[in-house]
Amino acid sequence: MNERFDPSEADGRWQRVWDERQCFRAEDGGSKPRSYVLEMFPYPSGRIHIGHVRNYTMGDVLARYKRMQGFEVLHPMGWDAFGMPAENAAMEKGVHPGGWTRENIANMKAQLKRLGFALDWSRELATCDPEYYGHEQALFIDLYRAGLVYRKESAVNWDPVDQTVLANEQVIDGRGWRSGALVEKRKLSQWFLRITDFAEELLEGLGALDSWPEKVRLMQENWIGKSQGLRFRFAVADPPAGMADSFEVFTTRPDTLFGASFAAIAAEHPLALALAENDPKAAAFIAECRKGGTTAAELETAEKHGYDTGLRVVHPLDPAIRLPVYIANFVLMDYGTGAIFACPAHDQRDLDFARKYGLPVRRVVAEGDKADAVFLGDEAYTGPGRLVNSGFLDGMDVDAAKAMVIARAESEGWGQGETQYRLRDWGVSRQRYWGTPIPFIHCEACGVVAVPKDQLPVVLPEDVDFSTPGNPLLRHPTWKHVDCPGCGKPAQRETDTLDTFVDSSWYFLRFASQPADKPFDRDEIARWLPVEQYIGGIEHAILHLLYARFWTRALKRIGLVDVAEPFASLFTQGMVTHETYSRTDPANGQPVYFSPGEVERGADGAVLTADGAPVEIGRVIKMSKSKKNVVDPDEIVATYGADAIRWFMLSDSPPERDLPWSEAGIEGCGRFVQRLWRLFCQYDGAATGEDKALDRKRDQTVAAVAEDIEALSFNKAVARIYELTSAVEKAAPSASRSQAIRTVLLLVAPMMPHLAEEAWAAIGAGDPGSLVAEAAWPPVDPALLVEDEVTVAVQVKGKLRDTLTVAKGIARDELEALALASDKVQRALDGAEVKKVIVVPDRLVNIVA
RNA sequence: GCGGACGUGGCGGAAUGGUAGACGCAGCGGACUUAAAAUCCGCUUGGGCAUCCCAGUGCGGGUUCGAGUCCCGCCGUCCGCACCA
Repeated sequence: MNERFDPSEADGRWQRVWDERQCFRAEDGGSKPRSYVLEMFPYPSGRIHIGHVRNYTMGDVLARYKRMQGFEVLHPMGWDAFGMPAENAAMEKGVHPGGWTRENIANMKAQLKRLGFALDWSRELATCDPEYYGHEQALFIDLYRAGLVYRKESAVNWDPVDQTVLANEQVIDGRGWRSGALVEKRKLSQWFLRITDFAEELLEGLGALDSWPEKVRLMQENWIGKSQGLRFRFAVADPPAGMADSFEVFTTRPDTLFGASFAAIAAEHPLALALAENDPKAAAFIAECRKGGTTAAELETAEKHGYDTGLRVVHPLDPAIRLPVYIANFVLMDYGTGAIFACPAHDQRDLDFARKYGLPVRRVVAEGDKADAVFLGDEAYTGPGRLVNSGFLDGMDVDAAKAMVIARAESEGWGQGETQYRLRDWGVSRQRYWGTPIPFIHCEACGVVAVPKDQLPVVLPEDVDFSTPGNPLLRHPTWKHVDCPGCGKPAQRETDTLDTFVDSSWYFLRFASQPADKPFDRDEIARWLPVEQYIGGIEHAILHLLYARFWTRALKRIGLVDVAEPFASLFTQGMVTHETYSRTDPANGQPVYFSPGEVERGADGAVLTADGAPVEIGRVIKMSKSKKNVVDPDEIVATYGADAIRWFMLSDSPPERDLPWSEAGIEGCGRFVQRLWRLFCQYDGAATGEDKALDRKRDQTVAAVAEDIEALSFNKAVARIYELTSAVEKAAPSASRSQAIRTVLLLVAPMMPHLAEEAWAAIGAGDPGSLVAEAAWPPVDPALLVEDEVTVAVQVKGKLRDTLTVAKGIARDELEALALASDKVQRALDGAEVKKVIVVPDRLVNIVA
């Protein structure tokens, strides 16, 4: 037997064995209980990132553990292969997005294989394959027929120089990332999915997802943003000829109606557009509002601007009150009715606006005993309180006043209570090439016509030109020209493609079932879904996870699946971080970054290898290419082996938190791999003799590690394995010790599968020719889990003074007597009178003097 | 702006309201070696430096026999915001 474990030789050998024996292929038939373990599939950017390694290692440990526990495990992998980076590569390097993507997939697949993940590669899919996106097009048509897809006008970021639509990411400080031109909002007719139809059930469904992180559920709840309020109609006083004589507003604070100081409408509001026709200043203001991008952060942090239309509306509760109507940039056309009434005293945005334009600010909710009608300061009061300065509402609390105003509006017929959601319908149109073509045809006679299903997939053309900005599908000479499937006359294909979030909204279904003639088989889906454990980054907490939940529910509504929630349990992992190394460039004061490979790190500083002079060690932040604080998983695998990097990914940091990468850490993991190898080599199947304490430690560890893995608390499982390893190393030879060595091997098998296989074969701990990959999780003797002695803490006035080792289950008064008899306790008491003794059996005695 | 989280030694972290710092990394001392690496043993929150005591979980209050843990108010850091994936 070798003295060292050589991963560079052994890793690949075992990976081939697993492949040849198809160890990780999920069988659709069979009687075993099923477990579907899924990690979010990667975008094929070119190289596996260390964050992927962390994500897939966690899933792999769980999948291998479940297999050891006797489950039929589905653990698939695929590629979220559409998206902008491929088009950027096409523009920058002149390569084809498809070729670039497929090459990346080949490279990344090889990288994943080198990490030894227990994946069922027979189910691999890439969303850019026509076999995949063709089925997606069919599903999209099904949803269209069910009324869940529609078209409407919506704003996009428009680059006026490049004449192209920009993603939010491509807008830097309000300018196009390539042209540098100031970005504008532009309206386009686009495709939408009716997710708002599902707002209530998506919200309610969260309640049953008790294995999801609380924070994710809360974020989704806030995103859906259910609120109860009042929709009511403002009558315009003396409306100009040809102008609407009223408009609707929605408010969640009808209680503050007497504090109204103005009304405001969005720049895109029909009334605003109508006014602009005869009012050049209004038109100019609306044009001004069109400048800038479409992100929420940008809209809400922009300075508030308004334009007084000169119109006045009548206060619904007191016709004597007239309120000015502004067009305001902070009112969103997408939420509510696109128009508001403003109560500055109790809404911060309204207050900012009112102070800027010198509008009245009237308090209507008392803040403690502050009840003056004149509201001072620049901070709105949004807390609870009694209504004041509000006529018939005076004295009520906020909730009662809300109900009262709604009841009055309904009885008088000028408004009604309404439930409103912040959630907006999902715009899925993208004016780009590298995505799923939207399977529709525009015909002058027939209108919008779905492509007949027997003509799917609508395949992307290969011959496209990226030499100029804009959508290559739109300017392709022939692709869009087709005959209308309805009337046969010349018509045009839709040239928008689908948001890549659509691709990732159903891939987990296709993994479970892959018939050629339809997207999936309903019964096969029922056998595997829901995913038992889904693992991915917290950055997907809202969008991807909400879209996937919506898509699954939509498919259920149209009768294609039986499951409503796709992911029974969700885990969101933290990022992998690394310190940064930099120097300040004297020419411009900007930092120049160096990669870890260019730097030598000492205990109290770091120097650049090239010149030996120090570099500044920066904060530990998320790995990113621009900061050069990245490490390449391939290099780590080449140096330390797959098991060392896997072990590092699981050690120390709790999986939901950030994991700081360090050279010292990975070296320590490499050393531990060898330490285990030496221990495994000491296995002696012929050893005799019992070691009761070690047996106990062994079974306690097995039970605890199982619990930790199931809770995904890998860092705790790792710590326990270290403890058991130390205990076994120190123990004298015995049958118990050999058994414990074999147990350690099985415990680390999901985490370090290559080492475990190599040792399993070398020491003959299992049947000849058997694999750890097919071994069972070690059994536990429940009798050994219970300790017969416990250590009890003895406190005097809450401070620890002594500890006692006593038989488990000792009587309260006996324990109390032992505690009082302690010298240390008596010294601490120093003759003081004992007033009270608190006894927590088997844990603690606290003596209060 | 809105929403969400996090804060414990030199570092990552552990701790059903009940012995704070398990376990790992780094560091220090020792053994082995011609030497180094590897390995093994020991120490390692701060202070008085003593098998004893005091202080200590971002800051300030509170609840409790007892608070890292619960409550209130701050401070700091990070993440998401609908066309990045």
